[in-house]
Amino acid sequence: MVLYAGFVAVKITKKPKGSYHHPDLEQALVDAAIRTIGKRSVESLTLRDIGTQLGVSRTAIYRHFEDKSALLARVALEGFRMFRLTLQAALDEARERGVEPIEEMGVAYLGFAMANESHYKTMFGDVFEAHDCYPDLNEEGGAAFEVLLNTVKEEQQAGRIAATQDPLRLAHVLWAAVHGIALLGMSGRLTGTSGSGATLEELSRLHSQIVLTGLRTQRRRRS
Amino acid sequence: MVLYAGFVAVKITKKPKGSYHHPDLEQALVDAAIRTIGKRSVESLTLRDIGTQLGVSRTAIYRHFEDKSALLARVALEGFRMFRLTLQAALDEARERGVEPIEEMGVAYLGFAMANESHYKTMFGDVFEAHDCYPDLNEEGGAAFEVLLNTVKEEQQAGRIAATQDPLRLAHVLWAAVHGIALLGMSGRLTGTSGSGATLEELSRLHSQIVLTGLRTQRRRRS
DNA sequence: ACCTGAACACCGTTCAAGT
DNA sequence: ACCTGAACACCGTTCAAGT
Repeated sequence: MVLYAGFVAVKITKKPKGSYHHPDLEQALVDAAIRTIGKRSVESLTLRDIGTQLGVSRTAIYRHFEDKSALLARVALEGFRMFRLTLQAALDEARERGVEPIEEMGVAYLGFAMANESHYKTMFGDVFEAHDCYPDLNEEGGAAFEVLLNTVKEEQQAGRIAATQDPLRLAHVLWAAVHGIALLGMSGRLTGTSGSGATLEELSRLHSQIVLTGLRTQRRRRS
Repeated sequence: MVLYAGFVAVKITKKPKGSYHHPDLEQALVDAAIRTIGKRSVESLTLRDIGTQLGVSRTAIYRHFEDKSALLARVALEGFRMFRLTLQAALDEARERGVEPIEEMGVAYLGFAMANESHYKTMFGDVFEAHDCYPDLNEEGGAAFEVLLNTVKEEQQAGRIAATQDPLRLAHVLWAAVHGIALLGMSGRLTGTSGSGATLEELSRLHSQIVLTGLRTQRRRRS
C-alpha cells in the first residue's frame, strides 16, 4: 500500500523522484554500498566515496537516509532477505533429494557467509546494536531464522530427531555453531597452518552429524 | 631475557624510563585502553582520549607503539593471556570436582566473554586481520586454544568420548559453537523477547551435552 | 523537492622543535 | 631519550543557499 501510494505520487509529479542523476538514487546508494562493502569492508566504506561513485554530492545521502547507520541497516536488511532465500532454497533441495535438511542448511548458511564475508559481518555487526530502532531489520533477521526453526520443528514432528528438546533452544544452538564456524573461518583461525586440513564445509557437516547423532540418542539427561 | 636487559638499562639510566609522567607509560597506555574499552567499546576508543586520561600528549603513544593497531594488538594479547588462565582454572576445577571438563570449559569461556564483551570483541575483531604481523598475538591465542584441544585429546584417550574423530576438528567445532553463542548472545539475539527463556550458560550446557552424547554414540558415519 | 558547497567538530598520524 | 604542539589528510554531519 505504501509502495502504491509512492508510485502514484511519482506519477503526478512532473519529474520522477531523484531523476536529476539517478532514477532511484535511494536504491543506487544501497547497491553502491553493498558493492563497496563486498570489494573492501564495512569499515572502509565512506559516504564521500559512494557519493563520488554515483556522481553525486557527498551529502546527497541525507535526502534518503537519516545517517550512515540507516544506510547500513538497509544493507543488512537486503542481506537478510537474500539470506532467507538461500536457506529456503537449500531446504527445498534437501527435501527433494531426501538428504538431511539441517545439515544442508548449515552448509548453505556457511556458503552464503563465506561468499559475502563483509556483507555478512555488516548484518551481524554492531550497526543496529547502537540504535535498536530498526524494527524491519529484526523482522527480516527473524524471518531467516524461522526457516531453520521450522525445519527443526518439522524434524521433531516427523520423529527424526528427539522431540524432548525445546525446538527454539535447539535452533539457537545450531545457529550459533554455524555462525561461529563462519566468523572463525573468516579470520583464518580454522584453516591454514593452524588448521586440521578440513574445509569449513566439512567442519559444518561434522558438527551437524555429531549433534544429530546426539539428538537421535533418546537418553534423557539432567536439565 | 629481554625483560632483564630492559631492567638493567633502566638501572643504569639516571632517570627511569618514562618517569616524567608515568613510571611505565607503555603499560599505563595498555591499561587505560583496556579500561576504556571495557567502559565503552573498541570503536569509541581514541588515542586522544587515553592520552588526556593519562595527562599526556595525544602523540605520546607513538613512542611506545607503532600505531593504534599495535596498541589494540597488545590489548588483545593480554586478553588471550587472561583467557587462557580462565580456561585452565575451569579445567582444573572440573577435574577436581569430577564433572564434565568440556562442558565446564564452555561455560567458563562464555563467562569470560560476557564479563568482558568489548575486550572479547577486540580479541576476535579485525584488529590483526588487516596486519597479519602480530606473531605473539597468534601464539597467545593458540595457547588458549590448546587448553581445549588437550582436554579433548585427554577425554579421547580416557575413552570418555569417541576417539574416531580428529581431536583438532572436534576442538574447532566446540570452540566455534561457544564463540557463536557468545557473539549472538552479546547482540541480544538469543535472549529477551525472541529468546527461549534459557540463559546463555544453559544454551552452552545444552550444546555440550548434545555433542558429548553424540560423541559417546560409537556409531560410525560416512566421512 | 532535491541537491550543493562551505563549514564544523572530530579522528589517526607526521614531524620539526623543545627539555 | 622522551615528549610536545602545530599541521595534514581524512571522516560524518549540519545548514544556508542554489535550481
